[in-house]
Amino acid sequence: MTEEGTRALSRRTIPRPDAADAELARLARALAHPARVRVLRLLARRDGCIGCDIVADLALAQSTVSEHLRILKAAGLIEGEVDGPRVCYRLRREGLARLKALAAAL
Amino acid sequence: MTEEGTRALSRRTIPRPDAADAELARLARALAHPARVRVLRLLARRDGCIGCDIVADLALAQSTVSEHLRILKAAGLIEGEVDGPRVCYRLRREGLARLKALAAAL
DNA sequence: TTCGGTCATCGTCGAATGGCGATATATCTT
DNA sequence: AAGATATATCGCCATTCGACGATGACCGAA
Repeated sequence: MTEEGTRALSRRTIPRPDAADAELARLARALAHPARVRVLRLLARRDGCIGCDIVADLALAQSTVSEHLRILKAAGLIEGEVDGPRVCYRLRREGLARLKALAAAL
Repeated sequence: MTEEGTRALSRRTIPRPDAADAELARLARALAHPARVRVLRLLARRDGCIGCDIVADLALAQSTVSEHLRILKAAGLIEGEVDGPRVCYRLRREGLARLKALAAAL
Protein backbone atom coordinates (compact mmCIF):
# COMPACT_ATOMS: atom_id res chain seq x y z
CA MET A 1 0.00 0.00 0.00
CA THR A 2 1.43 3.39 1.02
CA GLU A 3 4.59 4.31 2.86
CA GLU A 4 2.73 6.70 5.07
CA GLY A 5 3.15 4.88 8.35
CA THR A 6 6.53 6.33 9.13
CA ARG A 7 5.44 9.77 10.29
CA ALA A 8 3.79 9.27 13.61
CA LEU A 9 2.85 12.92 13.89
CA SER A 10 0.44 12.82 10.99
CA ARG A 11 -1.08 9.72 12.42
CA ARG A 12 -4.74 10.20 11.77
CA THR A 13 -5.17 13.86 12.41
CA ILE A 14 -4.47 15.52 9.09
CA PRO A 15 -3.10 13.27 6.36
CA ARG A 16 -2.82 14.64 2.85
CA PRO A 17 -6.01 16.40 1.82
CA ASP A 18 -6.52 13.98 -1.04
CA ALA A 19 -6.16 11.07 1.32
CA ALA A 20 -8.77 12.51 3.66
CA ASP A 21 -11.08 13.07 0.74
CA ALA A 22 -10.69 9.49 -0.39
CA GLU A 23 -11.17 8.16 3.13
CA LEU A 24 -14.33 10.15 3.73
CA ALA A 25 -15.64 9.17 0.31
CA ARG A 26 -14.92 5.54 1.08
CA LEU A 27 -16.75 5.67 4.40
CA ALA A 28 -19.63 7.66 2.91
CA ARG A 29 -19.99 5.08 0.20
CA ALA A 30 -20.48 2.43 2.85
CA LEU A 31 -23.31 4.54 4.25
CA ALA A 32 -24.81 5.20 0.86
CA HIS A 33 -27.62 2.67 1.12
CA PRO A 34 -30.62 2.73 3.46
CA ALA A 35 -30.22 -0.91 4.36
CA ARG A 36 -26.68 -0.34 5.56
CA VAL A 37 -27.64 2.70 7.58
CA ARG A 38 -30.35 0.62 9.13
CA VAL A 39 -27.89 -2.10 10.03
CA LEU A 40 -25.69 0.46 11.78
CA ARG A 41 -28.65 1.78 13.74
CA LEU A 42 -29.69 -1.72 14.64
CA LEU A 43 -26.23 -2.54 15.93
CA ALA A 44 -26.12 0.74 17.79
CA ARG A 45 -29.25 -0.17 19.73
CA ARG A 46 -28.50 -3.76 20.57
CA ASP A 47 -24.78 -4.00 20.57
CA GLY A 48 -24.03 -7.37 19.09
CA CYS A 49 -26.48 -9.00 16.77
CA ILE A 50 -26.60 -12.29 14.93
CA GLY A 51 -26.67 -12.21 11.18
CA CYS A 52 -29.98 -13.99 10.82
CA ASP A 53 -31.64 -11.43 13.06
CA ILE A 54 -30.41 -8.72 10.75
CA VAL A 55 -31.82 -10.65 7.83
CA ALA A 56 -35.13 -10.79 9.65
CA ASP A 57 -35.08 -7.05 10.32
CA LEU A 58 -34.30 -6.01 6.78
CA ALA A 59 -36.80 -7.29 4.26
CA LEU A 60 -34.14 -8.61 1.92
CA ALA A 61 -32.76 -11.94 0.83
CA GLN A 62 -30.08 -13.46 3.02
CA SER A 63 -27.49 -13.20 0.28
CA THR A 64 -28.24 -9.53 -0.20
CA VAL A 65 -27.91 -8.80 3.51
CA SER A 66 -24.66 -10.72 3.59
CA GLU A 67 -23.33 -8.48 0.86
CA HIS A 68 -24.32 -5.33 2.76
CA LEU A 69 -22.61 -6.68 5.85
CA ARG A 70 -19.50 -7.40 3.83
CA ILE A 71 -19.41 -3.81 2.61
CA LEU A 72 -19.81 -2.42 6.12
CA LYS A 73 -17.10 -4.74 7.39
CA ALA A 74 -14.73 -3.82 4.56
CA ALA A 75 -15.24 -0.16 5.45
CA GLY A 76 -14.30 -0.87 9.05
CA LEU A 77 -17.67 0.16 10.41
CA ILE A 78 -18.66 -3.22 11.80
CA GLU A 79 -16.93 -6.40 12.78
CA GLY A 80 -18.10 -9.97 12.95
CA GLU A 81 -17.14 -12.49 15.56
CA VAL A 82 -17.71 -16.09 14.58
CA ASP A 83 -19.67 -17.87 17.27
CA GLY A 84 -20.27 -21.43 16.27
CA PRO A 85 -22.34 -21.62 13.11
CA ARG A 86 -23.32 -17.97 13.36
CA VAL A 87 -21.64 -14.60 13.33
CA CYS A 88 -22.18 -11.90 15.92
CA TYR A 89 -21.91 -8.50 14.31
CA ARG A 90 -20.96 -5.43 16.30
CA LEU A 91 -20.29 -1.80 15.64
CA ARG A 92 -16.68 -0.73 15.31
CA ARG A 93 -16.77 2.44 17.35
CA GLU A 94 -13.39 3.55 16.01
CA GLY A 95 -14.56 3.37 12.43
CA LEU A 96 -17.76 5.16 13.22
CA ALA A 97 -15.89 7.80 15.18
CA ARG A 98 -13.55 8.28 12.24
CA LEU A 99 -16.50 8.81 9.95
CA LYS A 100 -18.09 11.30 12.30
CA ALA A 101 -14.83 13.19 12.71
CA LEU A 102 -14.28 13.45 8.98
CA ALA A 103 -17.85 14.56 8.40
CA ALA A 104 -17.72 17.07 11.24
CA ALA A 105 -14.50 18.53 9.80
CA LEU A 106 -16.31 19.49 6.65
CA MET B 1 -36.81 23.41 18.21
CA THR B 2 -39.22 21.77 20.56
CA GLU B 3 -39.42 22.34 24.27
CA GLU B 4 -40.74 18.89 25.02
CA GLY B 5 -37.84 17.83 27.17
CA THR B 6 -35.15 15.28 26.66
CA ARG B 7 -37.39 12.24 26.70
CA ALA B 8 -39.78 13.22 23.97
CA LEU B 9 -37.51 12.10 21.19
CA SER B 10 -40.05 9.96 19.45
CA ARG B 11 -42.29 12.82 18.48
CA ARG B 12 -40.84 15.21 15.99
CA THR B 13 -37.07 15.10 16.15
CA ILE B 14 -36.97 11.64 14.57
CA PRO B 15 -39.52 11.29 11.74
CA ARG B 16 -39.70 7.62 10.87
CA PRO B 17 -36.56 5.61 11.25
CA ASP B 18 -36.74 4.49 7.65
CA ALA B 19 -37.01 8.07 6.48
CA ALA B 20 -33.92 9.07 8.43
CA ASP B 21 -32.07 6.08 7.03
CA ALA B 22 -33.00 7.03 3.51
CA GLU B 23 -32.06 10.65 4.06
CA LEU B 24 -28.67 9.83 5.51
CA ALA B 25 -28.06 7.32 2.74
CA ARG B 26 -28.98 9.92 0.17
CA LEU B 27 -26.60 12.49 1.64
CA ALA B 28 -23.85 9.94 2.09
CA ARG B 29 -24.19 8.94 -1.52
CA ALA B 30 -23.52 12.53 -2.51
CA LEU B 31 -20.30 12.35 -0.50
CA ALA B 32 -19.34 8.99 -1.88
CA HIS B 33 -16.80 10.25 -4.35
CA PRO B 34 -13.44 11.89 -3.65
CA ALA B 35 -14.01 14.60 -6.24
CA ARG B 36 -17.25 15.66 -4.55
CA VAL B 37 -15.65 15.72 -1.12
CA ARG B 38 -12.90 17.83 -2.58
CA VAL B 39 -15.43 20.26 -4.01
CA LEU B 40 -17.04 20.65 -0.60
CA ARG B 41 -13.68 21.31 1.00
CA LEU B 42 -12.83 23.80 -1.70
CA LEU B 43 -16.08 25.67 -1.16
CA ALA B 44 -15.55 25.56 2.58
CA ARG B 45 -12.21 27.37 2.25
CA ARG B 46 -13.13 30.03 -0.25
CA ASP B 47 -16.82 30.53 0.15
CA GLY B 48 -18.13 31.10 -3.33
CA CYS B 49 -16.27 29.70 -6.27
CA ILE B 50 -16.76 29.86 -10.01
CA GLY B 51 -17.35 26.63 -11.81
CA CYS B 52 -14.35 26.88 -14.10
CA ASP B 53 -12.07 27.27 -11.07
CA ILE B 54 -13.45 24.02 -9.71
CA VAL B 55 -12.77 22.40 -13.06
CA ALA B 56 -9.21 23.67 -12.83
CA ASP B 57 -8.78 22.32 -9.30
CA LEU B 58 -10.08 18.86 -10.05
CA ALA B 59 -8.19 17.15 -12.84
CA LEU B 60 -11.34 16.11 -14.66
CA ALA B 61 -13.19 17.03 -17.79
CA GLN B 62 -15.59 19.94 -17.54
CA SER B 63 -18.58 17.74 -18.24
CA THR B 64 -17.57 15.37 -15.48
CA VAL B 65 -17.18 18.18 -12.98
CA SER B 66 -20.53 19.58 -14.01
CA GLU B 67 -22.11 16.23 -13.24
CA HIS B 68 -20.50 16.13 -9.79
CA LEU B 69 -21.78 19.62 -9.11
CA ARG B 70 -25.23 18.59 -10.21
CA ILE B 71 -25.21 15.70 -7.75
CA LEU B 72 -24.07 17.91 -4.88
CA LYS B 73 -26.71 20.46 -5.76
CA ALA B 74 -29.44 17.82 -5.98
CA ALA B 75 -28.44 16.63 -2.52
CA GLY B 76 -28.82 20.15 -1.18
CA LEU B 77 -25.17 20.42 -0.19
CA ILE B 78 -24.28 23.28 -2.53
CA GLU B 79 -26.10 25.93 -4.47
CA GLY B 80 -25.22 27.82 -7.60
CA GLU B 81 -25.96 31.45 -8.30
CA VAL B 82 -25.91 32.44 -11.93
CA ASP B 83 -23.66 35.42 -12.44
CA GLY B 84 -23.55 36.39 -16.06
CA PRO B 85 -22.08 33.60 -18.12
CA ARG B 86 -20.74 31.79 -15.07
CA VAL B 87 -22.10 30.19 -11.93
CA CYS B 88 -20.89 30.93 -8.44
CA TYR B 89 -21.14 27.84 -6.31
CA ARG B 90 -21.45 28.01 -2.55
CA LEU B 91 -21.87 25.62 0.33
CA ARG B 92 -25.37 25.15 1.66
CA ARG B 93 -24.67 25.22 5.36
CA GLU B 94 -28.09 23.85 6.20
CA GLY B 95 -27.58 20.77 4.07
CA LEU B 96 -24.13 20.21 5.43
CA ALA B 97 -25.41 20.65 8.97
CA ARG B 98 -28.14 18.14 8.30
CA LEU B 99 -25.60 15.63 7.09
CA LYS B 100 -23.41 16.19 10.13
CA ALA B 101 -26.34 15.87 12.48
CA LEU B 102 -27.50 12.62 10.94
CA ALA B 103 -23.99 11.22 10.99
CA ALA B 104 -23.41 12.33 14.55
CA ALA B 105 -26.65 10.66 15.61
CA LEU B 106 -25.31 7.29 14.55
C1' DT C 1 -23.79 40.55 -34.95
C1' DT C 2 -20.04 37.80 -34.11
C1' DC C 3 -16.69 35.88 -31.12
C1' DG C 4 -14.85 33.85 -26.84
C1' DG C 5 -15.71 32.01 -22.54
C1' DT C 6 -18.67 29.39 -19.28
C1' DC C 7 -21.71 25.89 -18.17
C1' DA C 8 -25.27 22.15 -18.95
C1' DT C 9 -26.77 18.30 -21.49
C1' DC C 10 -26.52 14.40 -24.64
C1' DG C 11 -24.77 9.90 -26.17
C1' DT C 12 -21.74 6.32 -25.29
C1' DC C 13 -18.78 3.25 -23.05
C1' DG C 14 -16.87 0.18 -19.31
C1' DA C 15 -17.23 -0.76 -14.55
C1' DA C 16 -19.59 -1.08 -10.37
C1' DT C 17 -23.89 -1.75 -7.63
C1' DG C 18 -27.92 -4.14 -5.94
C1' DG C 19 -30.93 -7.72 -6.20
C1' DC C 20 -32.04 -12.70 -6.27
C1' DG C 21 -31.78 -17.95 -6.14
C1' DA C 22 -28.82 -21.69 -5.89
C1' DT C 23 -25.04 -23.67 -3.92
C1' DA C 24 -21.04 -24.38 -0.83
C1' DT C 25 -19.20 -24.41 3.82
C1' DA C 26 -19.22 -24.77 8.59
C1' DT C 27 -21.25 -25.88 13.00
C1' DC C 28 -24.47 -27.68 16.21
C1' DT C 29 -27.94 -31.31 17.36
C1' DT C 30 -29.90 -35.74 17.32
C1' DA D 1 -23.85 -40.21 10.24
C1' DA D 2 -27.55 -37.47 9.12
C1' DG D 3 -30.14 -33.43 9.41
C1' DA D 4 -30.88 -28.61 10.60
C1' DT D 5 -29.27 -24.00 10.86
C1' DA D 6 -26.36 -19.97 9.67
C1' DT D 7 -23.40 -17.69 6.67
C1' DA D 8 -20.64 -16.82 2.58
C1' DT D 9 -20.05 -17.16 -2.20
C1' DC D 10 -21.30 -17.80 -7.05
C1' DG D 11 -23.70 -16.74 -11.33
C1' DC D 12 -26.84 -13.97 -13.46
C1' DC D 13 -29.41 -9.86 -14.59
C1' DA D 14 -30.93 -4.99 -14.59
C1' DT D 15 -29.65 -0.58 -13.22
C1' DT D 16 -26.63 3.05 -11.96
C1' DC D 17 -22.10 5.43 -11.89
C1' DG D 18 -18.21 7.78 -13.67
C1' DA D 19 -15.77 9.30 -17.34
C1' DC D 20 -15.24 11.46 -21.76
C1' DG D 21 -16.05 14.24 -26.13
C1' DA D 22 -19.33 16.68 -28.70
C1' DT D 23 -22.84 19.71 -28.87
C1' DG D 24 -26.02 23.31 -27.40
C1' DA D 25 -27.26 27.33 -24.73
C1' DC D 26 -26.18 31.51 -22.61
C1' DC D 27 -23.92 35.90 -21.70
C1' DG D 28 -20.50 39.73 -22.16
C1' DA D 29 -17.27 42.00 -25.03
C1' DA D 30 -15.44 43.46 -29.37
